[in-house]
Amino acid sequence: MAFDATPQNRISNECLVCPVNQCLGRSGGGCSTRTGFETLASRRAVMPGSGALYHVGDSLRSLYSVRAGCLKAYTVDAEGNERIRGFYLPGDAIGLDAIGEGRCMSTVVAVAPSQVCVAPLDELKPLMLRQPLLATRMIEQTSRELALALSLSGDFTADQRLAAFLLYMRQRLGGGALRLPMSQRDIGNYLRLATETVCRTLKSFGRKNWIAPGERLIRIIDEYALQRLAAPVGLLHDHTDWAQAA
Amino acid sequence: MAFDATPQNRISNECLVCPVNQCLGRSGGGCSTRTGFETLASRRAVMPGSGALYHVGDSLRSLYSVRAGCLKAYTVDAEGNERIRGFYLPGDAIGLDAIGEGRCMSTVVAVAPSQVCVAPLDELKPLMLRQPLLATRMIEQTSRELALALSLSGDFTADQRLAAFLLYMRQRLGGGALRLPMSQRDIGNYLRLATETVCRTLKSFGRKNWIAPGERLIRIIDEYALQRLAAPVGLLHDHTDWAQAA
DNA sequence: CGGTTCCTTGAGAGAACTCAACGTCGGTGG
DNA sequence: CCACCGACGTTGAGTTCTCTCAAGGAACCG
Repeated sequence: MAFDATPQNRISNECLVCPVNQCLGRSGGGCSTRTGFETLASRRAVMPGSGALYHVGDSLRSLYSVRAGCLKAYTVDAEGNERIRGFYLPGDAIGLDAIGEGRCMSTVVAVAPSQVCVAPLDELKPLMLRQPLLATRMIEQTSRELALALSLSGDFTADQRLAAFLLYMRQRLGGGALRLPMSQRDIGNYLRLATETVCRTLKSFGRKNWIAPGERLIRIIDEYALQRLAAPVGLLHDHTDWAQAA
Repeated sequence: MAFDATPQNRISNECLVCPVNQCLGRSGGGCSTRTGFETLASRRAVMPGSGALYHVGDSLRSLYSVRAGCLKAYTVDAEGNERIRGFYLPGDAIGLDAIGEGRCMSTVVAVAPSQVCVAPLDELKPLMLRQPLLATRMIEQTSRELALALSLSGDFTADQRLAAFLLYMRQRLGGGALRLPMSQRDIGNYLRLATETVCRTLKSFGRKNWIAPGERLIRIIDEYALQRLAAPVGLLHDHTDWAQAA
């Protein structure tokens, strides 16, 4: 359902070497320690517009681990307004916020061609009992997601939020030019800013020569200026290598 | 340090029957299942003004579980502004957002005479390996905290935020009249509202006869009105009994 | 080409903030 | 006992940041 193998619905399925560093199945840089996650996770391609990974209110059946692409989690309130609760990038686990209630707190769809690992809870739970390392990894992931949500939940100016967002995305997506997977509308919705405000703010960054904006391809010129602006948000405390935590 | 046994620094230490339902050491209503948490957790009284449970940047040494009272977690940005990231009520676990980084993301102090269980990580980690139920419980707690943070992070009006907050606190603190443990200043800071706005909004609720305000003792009269207002926040989806999740 | 989605730019409106002052309460000490 | 102090709550007036509304341009796709 919703995941028919349309012609385009195939991304490199033959990625035997996991490109994701902080995947639940990986201990970090190397393959040294296994959590057992990889023994049960199957892979699935998710395309924008081809349906949701799950819907708000669904009972949680599986956890997902992003290998490639970008997905967004959102809810729709009574007035029909979409509220983006987060983006998932390679290495992120999807569904962690549903474990507490046992029910999905949001609808998750792809905003870019993506690939996720699917781990059914039925199999995941018994595995957790045998593989405590997996549980540890999941707690860490949830903890990080929590810290992120708390950081962005402050009342900051549009400048601050956007600067923090850009820096965060650059850190997550790697060096060089920053290619944003999501639309400005999505960014604004996520950061609680009007689309127009996102646009204006990006322009203003460009005018100050802090970034070189192409529509979705952004080159960060004055990283220090952005960092100074984003400091109060406290998103990137230090460049801790997450892989080593445990 | 900071926790000298001042005369007033003693709360009922002899609570053999844990008053907390969702404590990490408890499975829920009864004592049926043990996680082993209670075997290692010592108890500690924390008073407002008597120092912090831990400070932002500290390396995480222990997790805490609130038995009584109320604590707040906050950070201070470069300009010296306090930013409250959350309140901890009986049943909440403290320190979960630090597990990912291994470093405390906030400073935690009591806002009311409180009592917490202290579980050193040194002992908690090995225990988790032997007691997978404890790991599950921790993931659930973190997951719930995450869902809460995400709910309140939306851009809602002062009315909506405050209504949602009141209802949430009432649910957590139990029926009858609502005795808020924290100041309006703290509430405003937490909800990203100016103190004045909190005050004015509460007054307006009173004028509409939705609540009967005494300074910190609030009686909720028209709960439905508040719920209608707070609905978009999506804080209280349903009255799920958390105790049964697993 | 039409249609759609996304981005851009401008002008006006509104919700919440800031600043400033005052009242109240509970301690503390002369 | 009363004066003083600090923390907290209350109330008013002006300001500002961001949103809303409106419209147009650019890119993409069937």
